[in-house]
Amino acid sequence: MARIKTDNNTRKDVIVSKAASLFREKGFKAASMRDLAEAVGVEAASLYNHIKSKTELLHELCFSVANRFLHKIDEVELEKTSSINKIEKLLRFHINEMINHYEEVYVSDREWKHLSDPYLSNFQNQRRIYRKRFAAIIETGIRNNEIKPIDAPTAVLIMLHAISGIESWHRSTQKINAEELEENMISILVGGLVNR
Amino acid sequence: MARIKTDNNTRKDVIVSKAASLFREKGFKAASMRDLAEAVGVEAASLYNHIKSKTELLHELCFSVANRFLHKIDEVELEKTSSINKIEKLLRFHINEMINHYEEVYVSDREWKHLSDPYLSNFQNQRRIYRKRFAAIIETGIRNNEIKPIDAPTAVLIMLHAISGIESWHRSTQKINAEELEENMISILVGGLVNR
DNA sequence: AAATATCGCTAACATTCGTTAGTATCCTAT
DNA sequence: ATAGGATACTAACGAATGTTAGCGATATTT
Repeated sequence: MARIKTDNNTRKDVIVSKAASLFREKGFKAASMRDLAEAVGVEAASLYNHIKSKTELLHELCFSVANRFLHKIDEVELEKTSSINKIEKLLRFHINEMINHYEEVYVSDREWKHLSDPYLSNFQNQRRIYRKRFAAIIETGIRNNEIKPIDAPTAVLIMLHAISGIESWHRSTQKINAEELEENMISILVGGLVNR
Repeated sequence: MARIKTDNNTRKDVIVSKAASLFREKGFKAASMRDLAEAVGVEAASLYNHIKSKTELLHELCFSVANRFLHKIDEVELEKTSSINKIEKLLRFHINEMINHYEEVYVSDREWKHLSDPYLSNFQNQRRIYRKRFAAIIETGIRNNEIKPIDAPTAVLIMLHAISGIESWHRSTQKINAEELEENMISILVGGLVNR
């Protein structure tokens, strides 16, 4: 009888983590609980000793990621620094999250559609609010002439989606290293905003 | 008995088009043939008088989109103009495709994973080649000092993913108009590349 | 008007899915 | 050593899925 290996984590955490990897690879709907069980090294029914449902796995992933970003923007908003600097900090956080917690972040980004209410509405709300706060920082930057006059919500779209492109970096065979990736992205994205 | 309405299109085209809309909304796996049948106004089994399989629908969508982009880059590569101008032309094409053929382009972008070989490898190859050709234009621009020294594949990632953010524009309630969207995106993306 | 090909329907199929019930096994604390 | 809780197993369920077969209705051609 094959027990789930647990190194300082709960068995549930092991399952959630494997789920992230599987949902990223196949998509939430295409990944079956039997797939997940095999990845964990156990029979499908055994998973239910640790989790309530397949959807619960998605909840956990989506909201843990969303909360990390919300905490970060809480922190950044309070800083006494230029708008451009705040944006750069947020972008660097996004980039590093995408580099270091690839699978969770990716799943949260692409698979949230499969949440069901009330989680779905909740998630969408958090997302909307986050983007508005991000846009507000950009708008302040425009008023200060740090940033060229552009539509702030559009700029937010571009930034966030551009960063999700790191997905392709992960899957590519000839990767530049992570630091270079970060600097290149910052150079292009921040360079596209600044007034000169 | 409710026949499929066909205004100058084949019935198959009607089905493919509704499939695009449905796959975009729910994702390929989550969209069922019964859903599609309902959208078309017919019973599920009747669809099979016009198509071979659910996957065939995905093939058609993915490759018709991919071919449009390949034709465009064929055309742009031959032009006698600056690299920056070529890139701007490609970006504008991407943006307009994403605005005007939203659902097909989106599905091709997000759901190609569910293709099966040999279609899958084929699609991945086309995609890889397209991105290399795009990167080659950027690299020429860097050598000419039109574009600042950056990693070209990373720049391609950013551009393409940024444009896929138009998805959020479509779903948003307060849309700026399409022309403004295009100009804002060009301003930020091209602005992030140029040497000054 | 008759003949033929096209199209849509009902019914059903084999599979796969998420999940539950019930039981055996393992680990831990007394 | 043993009791009790945690964990895994086998078996099975009902529902949903893609797809096929066979038949009737409709449009098109002769």
